[in-house]
Parts: sequence; structure tokens; C-alpha cells
Amino acid sequence: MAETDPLRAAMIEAAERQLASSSDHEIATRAVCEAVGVSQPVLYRLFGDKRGLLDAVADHGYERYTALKAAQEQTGDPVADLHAGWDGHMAFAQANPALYQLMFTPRPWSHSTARERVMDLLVATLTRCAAAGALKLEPQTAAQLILSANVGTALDHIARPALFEDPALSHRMRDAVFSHVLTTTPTQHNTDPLRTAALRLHAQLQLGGTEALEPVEIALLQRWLERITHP
Amino acid sequence: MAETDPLRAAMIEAAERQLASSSDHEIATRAVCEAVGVSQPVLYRLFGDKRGLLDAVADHGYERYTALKAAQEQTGDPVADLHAGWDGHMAFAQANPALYQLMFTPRPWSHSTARERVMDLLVATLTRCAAAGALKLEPQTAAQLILSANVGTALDHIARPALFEDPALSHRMRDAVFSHVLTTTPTQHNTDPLRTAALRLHAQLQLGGTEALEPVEIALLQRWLERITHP
DNA sequence: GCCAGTTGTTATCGACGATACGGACCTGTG
DNA sequence: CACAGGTCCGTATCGTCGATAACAACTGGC
Repeated sequence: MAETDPLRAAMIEAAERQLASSSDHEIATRAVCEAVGVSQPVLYRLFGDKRGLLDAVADHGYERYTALKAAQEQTGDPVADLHAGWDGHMAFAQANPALYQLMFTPRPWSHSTARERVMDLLVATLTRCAAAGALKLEPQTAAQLILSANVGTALDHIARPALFEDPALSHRMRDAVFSHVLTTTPTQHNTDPLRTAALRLHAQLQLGGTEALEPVEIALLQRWLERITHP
Repeated sequence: MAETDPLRAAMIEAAERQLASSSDHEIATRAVCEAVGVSQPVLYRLFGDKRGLLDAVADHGYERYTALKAAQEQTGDPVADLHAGWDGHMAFAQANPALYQLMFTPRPWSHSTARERVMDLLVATLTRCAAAGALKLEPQTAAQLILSANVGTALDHIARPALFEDPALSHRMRDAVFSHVLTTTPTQHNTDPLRTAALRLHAQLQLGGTEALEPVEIALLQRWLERITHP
């Protein structure tokens, strides 16, 4: 899964540098090739396309994104991790605005999986929240809400960077979405207790599994729990 | 303010058509000129730049946006109008995905005022909500929150258009933000009543003004109210 | 040793954004 | 009517870009 071809990695990093320093958030294949001392056909053999190069840059951005997150998450309290995750997302957008737009802005032909992988990261944290009984929704739905709000806020901040100086707006949005997604107190059952219990068990199974049941039985049980929690 | 030059308008519409039908959300100045039967230098004299043309297309998209909104708002209940505004925004994004991205995605060199004007429209509706005592925040802050969430959700839907078929996600986001911005019931004072009253008076003055005070006095009063409502 | 696959080069193509230049057209003045 | 000034548009062209064809050098396995 890691990058093995050093030339490929060098071109990706050169493209990323050029993307960050270009005024119009664009890159030129020629300049990328010059920066690493090879000729154009090399790029097209490695990435197939300029789009392929951009996809690789976006996927590489995901590595940087996870590196930034791995340094701050997993404090034991999944809800606290969730808050830190939101702020880390905003910090990443501020530090790499062009790369951020490449990763999170829709491109019609993109084959990059960066956004999906960020979603998976978020779903993992949310599943831990659900296991603690702190989640009102299914992790998948909650993740879509949180990520959309996070991206929308970050893009607004990128358009007017002065907003980054005052985190009030970002925190307001964060609280608005989180209060709609999380239970006010971890052990409170302010909705249907059956549904809450089912969500919690589903998350626990997702995280740790169990030795008491066969894998097939677990799979069926999970589908039953989804039928309880979904409609 | 309206478009007077028919040639300019024709080029904008041609560019918009080409933008909507292009697979990569790009336009070619040559093709736009061919579509209206003129040559390239005409475009550069009218718009100065390709960026200028795109800015004009974005601003023209704002006209279409307001036309869609004027047909459905102003039902007397400003909160209902606010809900319809959110759904109308999503419908606009679904109907014109490429134009939507041009209008609401950050472009480093853009001089388009489309997003600011959409903000102004939203602030106007929110001011009516504040006048009805239904707003917990200043209209400006609430508008930033709502617009960012709306854009984030719309971009997510554009990236995966299947989401448009089920409005559940969009409505969940809408409720999350609105419940953070609006009072649960219009006459309820669930926060500092002084602050709420000040917000309400500020909005009323913003909307209708008064004959009882001189303009200078009103201006000073508004500044006092802002000092009350702000921290 | 040789052949196939890999890896890189040079040279080139077509499309694009942008511009220099010249000519047609209108307009007002004598 | 003739003519000068400005406005408006087309022709031709430049430099850059993404992409590819054709060819050359290296490598490993039988």
C-alpha cells in the first residue's frame, strides 16, 4: 500500500509543491517533469494522465491528513477525539488550501479515493462514540453530515482566509452538527431506548467482535440490528 | 444593473450552455466565440480575460438563482421561507451542478460577487426571522453558518448524485443547523431575554426603520444594540 | 547470447489562451 | 461631399499546454 517507486513519489511531491505555490491552483505536467529531471512520457507512463497525477496527489494528501490525525486522536474519550478531529480538519484546510480543494471538491472524472478514506476514518471514530452510547444516528449517516459540514465550512474559510483567525464560526458549526448527532450525555437515553441499545451493540460488534458467535451468526445479527435501527 | 449588450449576454449564455454540457466542467474561449459567430478578440474586449468570462457566467447564475427563489419565498412566515430556501438551494445545485461549482467553489482569482449576493439574500430572510423573534444569533453569523452547511451538503450531493433522490440527509443537515440558529418556538425566550429583545429591535429597525427618530439617532441606536447583542 | 519486457528519450501534433495588426464602419465637422 | 477620429471586429500569429508516436538503452531469465 505504501509508495514503492521513488520516481513516482518524487513526481507526486513535486506536483504537490507546484500546486501549493501556483497562484491559480493548477499544475503543468512539463514543470513537474522538469522538477524531477525526467521527460514528459515518463509521467504519462506512470500516471496515464494528468488526471491520474492529480488523483495520486489527492491520495497522497490523504497520507498527510492521516499523519496529522494520528498525532492527536485516540485520547480514550471518543467524543473528545471527534471534536479534535473537526479542528484538525480545519487546520489541514488552512495549511494546504490548494491540496484541500483537490481532495474535497468534486471533480467529475476523479478516481481518487481520498474523500472516501477520510469518511472511513470518521466512521471509525463515530463507531467508537456509538459504542460508548454517545451517538443518536448510525455512524455512516453521522459521518456524512459531519464531513459535509466540515468541508463546507473549510471551503468558506479558504475563500476568505481571515475567518481562520477566529474559530468561533467553525466551532459554532461544529456544535450545531454534533448536538444533532450526539447524545447530550453519554449514558442518556433521550430517544427510543431499544434503538439506542441496538446502535450501541452494533457498534461494539463492529469494533471488537465476539467469540461467542460464529461469523455467519454475527453477520445475521448485524443485519437484524440494522433493521431495528434503520427505519 | 441589467444586461444591456446583447452580444455580451449571448456569449454568457453560450458559455453557460457549454459549461453545463462539458464533461470536465471547463469551457474553451474558441468554442464560445464560434457558438455566437464572432472571433476571439471580441471576447477579450468584452470580458478582458477567460476569468472575466467565468465571473460573468457566475454572476449570471446568480440571476437564475434569484429567479428560482423569487418564485417560492415570501409566504409570510419567514421561518417557512428559510426552509424553502434551503431546499431551493439544493434543487439549484442539482439542476446546474457545473454552474453551482463555479459560483460556490473558491477560485483564487475570482472577482465574482455571486456568493456575496446569495449571502445578502439569506441575510434578508434571516432578518425577517429575527424581526419575528425566531433568531438566536445575529443574521450575519447565522447566514454564514447556513450557507456553509448548504454548500457543503450540495457539493457532497453533486459528487454522488444518487443522494439527491433521498432528501433525508439534506433535511437532517438543515434541521441541525436551523435548530442551532432558530428559537424552537417563535415567542420563546430560551436565552437572555435582554439580548433577544435587542436582536429583535435591531432587525425591525433594519427592515422598516422609523419616523420617530432621526437617521443619525437610528444609526447610533443600532450601534448600541449591536454592543448589547454582541459579546 | 538473445529476446521480451521495462524504462527512458527526442520530436511532434493539435488545441488552447492571448495578442499584434490592419481594415471596415460610423460619426461629426467643414 | 470629403475627411479625420474613434469604435468595432476579423486575420494571422505566438507561446504554452496536454498527449502521443517512434525510437533507443537497460535488464533479467531461459
